[in-house]
Amino acid sequence: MGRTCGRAGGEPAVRKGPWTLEEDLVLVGYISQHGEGSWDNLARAAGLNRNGKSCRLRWLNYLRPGVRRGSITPAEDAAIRELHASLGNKWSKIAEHLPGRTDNEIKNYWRTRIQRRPAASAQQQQAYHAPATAAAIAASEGASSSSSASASHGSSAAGDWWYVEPNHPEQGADRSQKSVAAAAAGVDSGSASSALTRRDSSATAGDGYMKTSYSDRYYSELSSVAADGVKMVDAESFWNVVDNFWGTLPVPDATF
DNA sequence: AACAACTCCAACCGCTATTCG
DNA sequence: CCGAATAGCGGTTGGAGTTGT
Repeated sequence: MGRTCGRAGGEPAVRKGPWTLEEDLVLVGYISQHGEGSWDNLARAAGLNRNGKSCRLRWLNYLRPGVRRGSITPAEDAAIRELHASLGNKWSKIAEHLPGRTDNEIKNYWRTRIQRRPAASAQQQQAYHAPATAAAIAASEGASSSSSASASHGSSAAGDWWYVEPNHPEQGADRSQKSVAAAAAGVDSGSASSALTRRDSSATAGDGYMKTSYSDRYYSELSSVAADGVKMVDAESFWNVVDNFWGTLPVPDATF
């Protein structure tokens, strides 16, 4: 698949678009062994038919250990508002105050949730007094500790790369993401999408979620990666594959 | 059930800032 | 100091998924 790169003669066009699981693994594997370095060189050396920018973006926003996936919590929402009021559209600066969140994620959140629907979000904000600092956010979320996925990744502290946590109940049904539930119901990857439409009462929100836009694709690609033919995997199976992969790598030099 | 409209977000694009020779 | 290369940032978009009719 995307790794047809760097062949002599007839240099293929640089790949664009969504990253595949294989590309992710190649990138993670390479960085774990060699560190980040120059992105253009890294892309070439890793054998990824991607430009350096694309690799950097993918790593920083999604693959880098510690990246936090899942819904923005009310505490984070309040912090974003407060920080945006003082910093403006300095997304990277705002992101510095929100551990594990990326500028891209915050930017998207601001544009789609706050800017577009200020009233609703303002109401939500009222229920949570703005902590506005990383420490305050951590404190406010502390006990319930929804920030780390149940499927954590040991020493790499990779967080929940592809899984969106179900556990921000205070936010209500933010979005109907629900594939792990379907996995539990025995739905395979091929039919997952249609089986998970809104009116499928057997797969309603509220239990295990996964980001839907990626879940099916990853599941299907994962099925070709997993030795035992896992298809529609649950979180545990998914992490088994990832952990096995990490287990094949040497201890990284880079400071993750 | 089918379709249209809407929502969300991953990824790209273009520009600026920084680093390096 | 200058120019090229690289990294970083913010804006924008395409497409998948969700919701409403």
